[in-house]
Amino acid sequence: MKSIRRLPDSELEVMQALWVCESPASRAEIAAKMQEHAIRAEPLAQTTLLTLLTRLEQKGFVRIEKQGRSSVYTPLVSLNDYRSAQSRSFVDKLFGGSMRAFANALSDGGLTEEELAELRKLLEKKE
Amino acid sequence: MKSIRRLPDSELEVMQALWVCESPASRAEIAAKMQEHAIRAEPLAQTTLLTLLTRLEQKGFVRIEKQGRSSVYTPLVSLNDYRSAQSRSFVDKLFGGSMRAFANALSDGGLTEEELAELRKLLEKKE
DNA sequence: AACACTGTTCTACAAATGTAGTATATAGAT
DNA sequence: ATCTATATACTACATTTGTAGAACAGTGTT
Repeated sequence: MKSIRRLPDSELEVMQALWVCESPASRAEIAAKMQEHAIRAEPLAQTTLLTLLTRLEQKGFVRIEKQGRSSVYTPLVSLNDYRSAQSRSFVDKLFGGSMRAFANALSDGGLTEEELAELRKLLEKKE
Repeated sequence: MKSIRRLPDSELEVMQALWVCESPASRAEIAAKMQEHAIRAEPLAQTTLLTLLTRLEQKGFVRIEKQGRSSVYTPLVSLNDYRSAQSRSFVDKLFGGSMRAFANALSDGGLTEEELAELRKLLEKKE
């Protein structure tokens, strides 16, 4: 699992929307998904969204292809890969890789009792 | 568990060092811990460290007290609280609070098999 | 051919972050 | 009283992030 840079919040929000679109997606479709998932009160200006997509392209997270007058956008990093890589660097950065410290943080306030029980069950099932 | 803002990397590094110092700690002690844990190749300039400590004070993470000619620094947010709060917002932001997605990310590349087994065991023990 | 739409690219700018030099204050030495 | 070493505060500046207006281009319409 290669390491994947952490995206700033606003760029991550765009990726989250892109990940739940059919690929490739138009700017409008991405904007619609962002609305749908109501990630923020005020939606981004269209130009802001395009700016973020351009930055994501520069960072290698998105491919932009001209399609006549408009463009379509394809994620180059998958949701699962991003999640796994970020999980990895999260436990490394914040817990120095210590599973004990990580488990403590999760159970000691990080998650609710119910979430914790569910997580336990899910991890066990993976054996 | 109140939410605690995520610190930028460089400020977090300072907190990590401060957390393993006796409280209150001097700038020199903090610098020494940073060296010890060799968080980075080139150590920060002394003035940079002080700038970061000032920013941390403004954010409410550190108390600075004059002690004669120099100052001493005390963390106002504990390591455990920070870890728990960040874990919470991590699963919220990246997994929408879904334990299933979180468990998948951990087992599917986020952690090694050994780490995963250890984490399982630790979480079970908490029952 | 000129116009109105619609979608994109450029430019802009404030705030946050990463990093450090310069100025200032003070305790101790002479 | 002065000098020096040292510690902090102030200032500075490049880069990244958050956000969007202005300028520009292509398409369909009249």
